[in-house]
Amino acid sequence: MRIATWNVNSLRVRLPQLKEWLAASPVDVVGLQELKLTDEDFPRGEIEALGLHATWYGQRTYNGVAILAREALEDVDYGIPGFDDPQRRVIAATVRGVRVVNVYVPNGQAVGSDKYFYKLDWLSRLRNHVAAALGRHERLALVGDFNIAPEDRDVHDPAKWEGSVHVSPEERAALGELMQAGLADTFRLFEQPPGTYSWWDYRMGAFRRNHGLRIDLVLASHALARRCIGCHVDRTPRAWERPSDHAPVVASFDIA
DNA sequence: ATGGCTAACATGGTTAGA
Repeated sequence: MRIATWNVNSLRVRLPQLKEWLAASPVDVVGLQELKLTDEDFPRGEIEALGLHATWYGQRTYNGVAILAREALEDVDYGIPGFDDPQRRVIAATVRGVRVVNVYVPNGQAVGSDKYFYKLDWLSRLRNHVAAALGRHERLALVGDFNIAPEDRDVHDPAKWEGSVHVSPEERAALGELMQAGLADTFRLFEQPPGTYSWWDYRMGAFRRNHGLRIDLVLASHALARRCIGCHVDRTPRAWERPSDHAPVVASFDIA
């Protein structure tokens, strides 16, 4: 079973690339972030024409998340229960017995800003929600755009980024709390090429120079992580014309 | 010292991303 995550940065713009990528890289489940469209505008027909099931939670202009899967999606949840967040950033569903929680973590803008404190509060609420979900689901995958580079080796130039949003100690601690609820970073279960990132700025030829961050993750509950047989970043679509600034990340699991 | 690019909304210039 292959579980993927991809921040598409506008599903309207990226739908042709999503189709092309899925045709070349069939996955069982993919969590999408930054749809940037309303629920009415979700391209349901085109997704279903690919033979995929889908559930989505969108809004105008910003944010928006979806889960696509080859098999039926069960027990869909929208948002974080008990958190009346106007920003649509979380969607969850069960596919073939695996609980998939797909998130678009707030950017945080700048350390100390209102958006930064919203990000930290948001992560704390996510942590409580995921801890509860882990109690109900032995096999759980938490996937998405976390907007946090877990370690310095996930940053192309750690000295330049030190203390900035995406790498600040508070953000990394919040991610650590999330992991301590019972999750493993599937990417780090395997030997990986140094300098593997999942996001590159559109500016300054950042992709060409591999100036990136690894901020898109597939986290797995320990029971699921034990079945993980690989995880990689697929840089291919980032090199296409008019790309998303994020690349998809795919984890493979040896489960029936 | 800061922008560089892209997308949405709107239709010129702002907001936001990371």
